[in-house]
Amino acid sequence: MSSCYDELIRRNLIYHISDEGLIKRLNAGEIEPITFYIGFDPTSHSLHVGHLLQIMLIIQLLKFGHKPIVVLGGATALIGDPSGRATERPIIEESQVMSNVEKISTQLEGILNNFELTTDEKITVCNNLSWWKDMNVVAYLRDVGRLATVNQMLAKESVHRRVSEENQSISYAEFSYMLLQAYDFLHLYRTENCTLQCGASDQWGNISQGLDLIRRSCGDEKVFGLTTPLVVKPDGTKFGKSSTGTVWLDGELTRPFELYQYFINIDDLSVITFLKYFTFLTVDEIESIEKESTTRPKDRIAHKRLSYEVVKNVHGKEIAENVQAASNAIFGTAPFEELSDDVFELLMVELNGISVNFKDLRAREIESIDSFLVSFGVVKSKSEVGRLITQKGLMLNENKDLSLGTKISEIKPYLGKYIVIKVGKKNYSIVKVL
RNA sequence: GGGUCGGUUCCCGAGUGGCCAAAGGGAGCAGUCUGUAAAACUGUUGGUUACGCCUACGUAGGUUCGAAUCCUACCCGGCCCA
Repeated sequence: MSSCYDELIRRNLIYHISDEGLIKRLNAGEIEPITFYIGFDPTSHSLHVGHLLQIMLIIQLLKFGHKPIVVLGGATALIGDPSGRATERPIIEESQVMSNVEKISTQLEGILNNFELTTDEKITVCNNLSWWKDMNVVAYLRDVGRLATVNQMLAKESVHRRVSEENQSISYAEFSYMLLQAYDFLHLYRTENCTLQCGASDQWGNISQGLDLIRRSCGDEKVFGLTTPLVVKPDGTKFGKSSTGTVWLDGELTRPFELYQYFINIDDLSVITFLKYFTFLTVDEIESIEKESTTRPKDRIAHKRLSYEVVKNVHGKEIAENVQAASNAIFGTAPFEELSDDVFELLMVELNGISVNFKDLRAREIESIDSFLVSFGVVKSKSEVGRLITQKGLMLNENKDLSLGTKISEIKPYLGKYIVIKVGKKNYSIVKVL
């Protein structure tokens, strides 16, 4: 097994570290574990795939014996991080932030449960509001404010742009953000002996501010920062955005099936990188998958594995297996008749399944497939149904031998109740016979 | 305001009394190929009770056995003149 640092390097999880001394510390996890923290801003009600990299980093470090603290920025989200933003953040209601904190911590717990951690491998989750709520302004200015210079704060990238460019400005609140985050680090250093802060590369400014603050306040040189690279896609599109919007880790906002589809459609150039980022396959395993993929690209081994692993990490093994089975049936060659009831029910959700009973269809005189498909909006017109049939573009439960008069009840349902309708190459609908 | 050219199906655009549900291209949809990619090739593209019938060529009328096509009025757009 490689050392912690080497492992992180091989997985390309490190963009920058504050000090070479960190390498030795990282590698000594078994003997002298580092307590480290990563913050998540509860600015929305769910984490998204972009946060997944940080979560993976937490688990990686944890596996090497280090001790993670996750800080939910219940206080800082009220202020707004100016990092990487050209304009002032919209203000979020306090009640909203609190509810976000609740949701995200539940979500994190759920995700962390999927990693089958041992009892020793504990992750502390806290809300920085717990130490900010009793902080008073005078104490803050004396304890924190005196130790930071405005000169240096103005030099930070995120602030500088907002101050120097015309028609731009930064509020005092956002300007102070970096000190709040710096103090978070200081507080955790004092109370938990936390000596490392990790974050995405855009957090560098905030992290280094924290290092400075601790050094000035406590004179300790043995505190560190580590940033992860920004996840990019070579085609220039933003990672974590699909055609329907942000790819969330909350299964209600982005269903596991969609999450699976997002990763399986990742471009070829990113797939190996992402396997390293987002799975716990060893680098050797990943390299052998890469080789196999190059020899047999059409099997899409790497993509399938990546998608499966991500869904498994986020939603658990059972859901991952069902989602994979559903995807293999719809997009691959796996036969529908072998699918389980659970998977069919999943498809009912994914494909906007239609529940019907034959009596009702008879009463409404829509028993023939053409009337049926049109009245449920699957196909626009009966003429089109006819066209599809002659072009062999319509398939009901693997049956293409249809005519306009074919009755839906003539199709033998899977498991006695499901009829899968395929229009063209990949437009599926599903009917459940009640 | 005067003149003039035009308004055609999802888009562009041909059609100037019947052979017109309307050429051609784009786009879409199918099929083959394929990797849930790209390209390529083939077919197809108003609706219907599938025979026929109905609805569609800016709008409303008219001529005609028959109108996208001719006539009248109107609406809209381009260009030219004032």
